Amino acid sequence: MADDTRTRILTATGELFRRQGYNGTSLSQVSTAAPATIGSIYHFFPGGKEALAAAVIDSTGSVYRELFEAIVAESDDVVSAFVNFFEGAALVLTESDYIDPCPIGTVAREVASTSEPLRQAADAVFDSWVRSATEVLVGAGIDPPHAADLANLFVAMTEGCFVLSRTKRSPEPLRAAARLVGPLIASALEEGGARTSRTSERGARRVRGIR
Amino acid sequence: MADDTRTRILTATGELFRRQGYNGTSLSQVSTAAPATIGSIYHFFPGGKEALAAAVIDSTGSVYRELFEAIVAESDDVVSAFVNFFEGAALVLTESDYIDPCPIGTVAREVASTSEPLRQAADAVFDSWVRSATEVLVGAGIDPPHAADLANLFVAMTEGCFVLSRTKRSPEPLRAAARLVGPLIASALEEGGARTSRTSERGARRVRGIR
DNA sequence: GTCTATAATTTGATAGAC
DNA sequence: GTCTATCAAATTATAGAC
Repeated sequence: MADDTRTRILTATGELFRRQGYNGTSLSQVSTAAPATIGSIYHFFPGGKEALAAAVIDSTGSVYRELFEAIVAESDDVVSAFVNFFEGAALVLTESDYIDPCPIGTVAREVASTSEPLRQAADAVFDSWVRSATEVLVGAGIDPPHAADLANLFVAMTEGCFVLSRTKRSPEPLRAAARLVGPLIASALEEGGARTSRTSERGARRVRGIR
Repeated sequence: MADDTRTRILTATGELFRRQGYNGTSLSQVSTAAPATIGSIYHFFPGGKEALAAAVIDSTGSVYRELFEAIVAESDDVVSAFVNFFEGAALVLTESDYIDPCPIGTVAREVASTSEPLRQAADAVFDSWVRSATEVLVGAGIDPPHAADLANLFVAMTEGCFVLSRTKRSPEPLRAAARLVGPLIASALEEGGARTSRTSERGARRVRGIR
């Protein structure tokens, strides 16, 4: 199941998007990288390149939301969860020779003005990430409007640090984010009058249940 | 001078990059948008599309660094300078129908793995932005290592919010950043033991002098 | 489901007249 | 400096045999 043709096409396309973006990736590259013939690509994605990209955005978006929620579930408290996220991202980026960790941000920026279906697919993914982070922060005691702002900032920081770290070929921007995000969340917890900064057991169970 | 052929080509290319990125923009589109013939493009940029993109990155990078420094010079204090920056960006984005405000972030992500000259050009621009913001923050009394982290975060927030706001077709992500950046800088000023949060006169003059 | 062949168009780039 | 004509190669997409 893990390497049926459709999955191979999706995986190969995601990796090519991470290196070259949407317009920089051709279907012939996907065909050789998968590997799969052009005919197979159109068999599984009759909508062509645009439909393939939409499927890549959807599946990558789910994987990364689950990754974030797994980190939250495994962390001792909310503050260290966010710190762990950025430190983990810094590690992944270095080990992958600075291939972009997220194909969605690149593709979104490329096509937001030229492909409404892809823009909406990327929008739905970012929204699901913001909602997931908001839930975690609200569950820790931060009041909803402030939590939503912080969740928005969290996703923006992530995407922005990917741009900087990838361009610089250095994990430093992500490390700087890791250093700053802890105090930022911690002070929000104090203002919110949270009784404790630890992730509630109920919240952790809910998060685990999603996987 | 403002509309000589070379400048027209640079401006048109920058706008096309903002809508479609690097790989999504063809030289024939540049030719009709400038307007200028293909021959003229290769006359001014013998290195072809890649050299043209490098020139766009350089000039756009300077313009935006000067814009940031102008906002700093015109703001009453450092905190409101950063708030004003994000609120201004939110306004610009809405008025431009969510065309990406920054062609550099898009192009950098597209080509960081495939064009070393363009990756380096984008890297130099981001570095100049981080250095400029660091100077401002240090000038306000924040100790240099913390100021460098905050400057890094500032540029990452900007790029990340551009991705989100453009994809969502809403100024909200930039507005959320505007709401959070004030307290963030303010608390750094307190920790740094700054005597005042106002931009020092010396700092403001230095910033003006750069233009 | 997989494969080859191919259609129709566009791409970046060059040559050379003016 | 500007323009037209043109090259070779690559692009998305389709048709149809197996």
